[in-house]
Amino acid sequence: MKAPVRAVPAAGSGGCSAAKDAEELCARHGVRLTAIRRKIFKILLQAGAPLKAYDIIDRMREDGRRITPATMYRTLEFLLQQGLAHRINALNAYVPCTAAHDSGGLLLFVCSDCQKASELNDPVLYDSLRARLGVLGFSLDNASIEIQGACPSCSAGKSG
Amino acid sequence: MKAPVRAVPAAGSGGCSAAKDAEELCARHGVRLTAIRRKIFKILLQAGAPLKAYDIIDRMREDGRRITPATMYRTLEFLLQQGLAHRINALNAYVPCTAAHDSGGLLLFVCSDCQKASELNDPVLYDSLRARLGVLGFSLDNASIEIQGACPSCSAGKSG
DNA sequence: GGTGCAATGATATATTATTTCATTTTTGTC
DNA sequence: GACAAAAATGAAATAATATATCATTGCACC
Repeated sequence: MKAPVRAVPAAGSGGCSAAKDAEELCARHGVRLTAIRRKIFKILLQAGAPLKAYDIIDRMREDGRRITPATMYRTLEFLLQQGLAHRINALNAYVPCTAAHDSGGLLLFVCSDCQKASELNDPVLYDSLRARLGVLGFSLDNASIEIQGACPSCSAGKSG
Repeated sequence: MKAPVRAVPAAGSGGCSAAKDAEELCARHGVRLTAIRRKIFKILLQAGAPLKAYDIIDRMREDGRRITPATMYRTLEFLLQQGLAHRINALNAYVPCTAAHDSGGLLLFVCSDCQKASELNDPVLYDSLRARLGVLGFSLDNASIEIQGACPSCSAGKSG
């Protein structure tokens, strides 16, 4: 089985290929990855955990770049639309996208213990879900799924 | 197959057994279903759609009962804890609980079209989800799952 | 009917997010 | 390069959602 799970985001991965991928993706989409957008995406990548909008604003300021909430939310909206980031509804927080979504849709696992998010890219899981939901009449196209529970680390700490 | 899906909440179901059940449940739990709590629960039942906290405050006022946000959120917290209501993170809204959760956990389907929520109580779905997540190392005990997609009505309107 | 605790009231404030209009920056054209 | 158009950002105000704190009321039990 290929590894279907990648922590979101990988801590300290700021210099990794994701940044480069973002450049390419924006080029393909014909949209601009401006300095602010690039910086916010990088902050998300380096954070190692979901970040709240105003936390990102703080980190920007620490980095010498002062932006208003409006700009922050506009930028997050941009990143969401380009598929470069995801919003975690359970936390009002944001993570960079790290998966390819082969499986057809977004599946985010949020740990109730450590509050970290994992983006699952697991066709087996997604397909079985879609199949069963289909039986019940629900359709899952472009859907997003958010699951709260215990991540592998926290799960191990508790039961094993 | 027994009907695994119940709309949350059933429109106009204010006088149904849910209210009575709530009384019994609170008695069992040794907690008080006060006038305010009863009324808010009833408003949720009658709404026919997820309600936001401040919307409930408005409906209370229309009914001649003026409460503050603090009381509203305290009451919602109470209803959530007793399992009488659920919070929909995607909408910042609340629905009454209408399922028994035989399946072991909460699974809410939120329609991206009509914004209505359906509480799915489907062991097949839940078990397959839990099984596959277990393989990946994630644990689902007491978990909540929130899925966004198209509900049967809206799904039919679009594709069929 | 008094004591103690749970529930609510009241007030303030924190947190999250959007609206509106002005200004700056970038892009495309000449 | 100069210009116009479009996109992005700045700035200010405010809306929407949620919590903290302390006072008061109401209910349960003795």
